[in-house]
Amino acid sequence: MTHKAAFTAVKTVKAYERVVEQIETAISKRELRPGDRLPSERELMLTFEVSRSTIREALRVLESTGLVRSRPGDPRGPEVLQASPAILTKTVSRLVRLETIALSELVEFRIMLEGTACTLAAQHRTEVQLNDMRAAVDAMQAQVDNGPVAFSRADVAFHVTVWAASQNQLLQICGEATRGALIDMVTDELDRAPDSQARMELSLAHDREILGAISAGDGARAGRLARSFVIEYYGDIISSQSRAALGSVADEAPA
Amino acid sequence: MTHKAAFTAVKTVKAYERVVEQIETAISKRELRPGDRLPSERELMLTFEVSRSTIREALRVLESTGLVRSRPGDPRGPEVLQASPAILTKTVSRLVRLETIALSELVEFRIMLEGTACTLAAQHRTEVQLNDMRAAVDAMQAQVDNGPVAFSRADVAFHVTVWAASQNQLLQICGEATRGALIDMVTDELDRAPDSQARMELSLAHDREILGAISAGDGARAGRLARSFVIEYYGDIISSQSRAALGSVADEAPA
DNA sequence: GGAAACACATGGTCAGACCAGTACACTCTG
DNA sequence: CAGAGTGTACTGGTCTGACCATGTGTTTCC
Repeated sequence: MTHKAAFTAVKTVKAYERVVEQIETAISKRELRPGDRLPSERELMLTFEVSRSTIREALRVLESTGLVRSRPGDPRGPEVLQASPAILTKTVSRLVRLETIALSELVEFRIMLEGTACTLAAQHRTEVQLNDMRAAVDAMQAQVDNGPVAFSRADVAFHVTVWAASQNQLLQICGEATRGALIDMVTDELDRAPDSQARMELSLAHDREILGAISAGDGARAGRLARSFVIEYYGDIISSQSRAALGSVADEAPA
Repeated sequence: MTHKAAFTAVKTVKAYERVVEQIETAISKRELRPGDRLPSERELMLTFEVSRSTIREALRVLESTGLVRSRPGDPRGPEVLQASPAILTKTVSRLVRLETIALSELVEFRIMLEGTACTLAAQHRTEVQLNDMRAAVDAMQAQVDNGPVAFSRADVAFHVTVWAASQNQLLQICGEATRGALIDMVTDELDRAPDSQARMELSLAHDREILGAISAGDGARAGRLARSFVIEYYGDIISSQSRAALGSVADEAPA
């Protein structure tokens, strides 16, 4: 060898992976947008010059990541989907179930999200959003007598409006994902609730308080309330240190 | 109809999905543990009574979720993998990239993450993690003269150790994802920095301060510092309301 | 003009085939 | 007997070609 050759490691990339990659980057480059249609499998196998099995395997992984959806019989081809936090929820749930992620981490994360969402909502909320929140709280009130499931559905609706008011999509996405995962993990807890009536009243009172702070534009107080309420629900899951640290952030007297 | 029949909606479930589901639940029930081997594709097609294409599509989605890995030629069959949060990182990053998220939202999100990470790190950090952080700060010091890129690499390393010390993988994952996205969006900002020397010194001082708070176990102060420093960097990107709300959470005197 | 029937391309599934690669047992050699 | 080399059987990756039920868009019929 007379000169240095800049050889680089070769890893055989499976055919279907390259197909996935190309379609994926096309989507992330916005060349394919939600609602667009991919060519049919038979066309794809011509443009990628691979067999239909390969195309199908690629479509299956794209489908499992929530990027596209295939429906039999549709002559328009596979549909490019809008990105959704649903897949995130599933992944997080699975990781928690497999104990790769501790439930306490999820709760800590949620405390953070909920607090920040309320803080930002207090600053960014519009008048109509404020009305939405009020309506949501009223709806909760109305569901108190219809059992815990109906109530918690209304409760969720309220929090969704809060997230929306935070004007931060990342917060919304992560909030959605962690909510789903938490429900997956502690859903049995919810059913047992013997004192469900009392719990519902308490939730309602909490949400009213938060709404008050948001309405008043007091972000710090809204965040503090939200954090402490989440801790009240899930506090026994996380360490006392975390509880203290996350709950009392706002209780620090600055000099 | 003489009696009420409890009919339920029928949705045709594709064959490969049922295969995925069965293997997935076997894994989450610990009937299959990391390191275990699945039967070969040809065996699976006998036990599930489907064709090999169907088995392969199922394996592809399991593979894309990081649950198993197939290697050609291995007579022991596909391997069940240890669940890893790495897949979550990919999902979150894609979501951040795909969604049209305003820079300001990203910055708000980052402020929240950085603050919480430091708060939790102050409570959860072990002695060796503390040493890691000290070493990382020293490394930053050493890189000051090597230009902004080397320095910022060291800076990142420090923050990674902080995330690790927070003992919260969700925080780490989101931190990683937002860092990548932020770099993509404001990379040019970093280069221009005319007063890079001064900025570096400032970063260093800030990180030292944070380290001090973490070392002292003062989570509230660590979080407050982290938030205000992120605001110092990116503050002009977000609204003054957000700045005030997120920065001063800890400055609220409680009664 | 509207409803019903149709044709066609689509995705879902199957069967069977070939190839390159790996693990493992089996040599052969010292 | 130990170790290096060989063989082989089975693996996963890919391809071809086929069949079916289904959804869409068109055509036909009233």
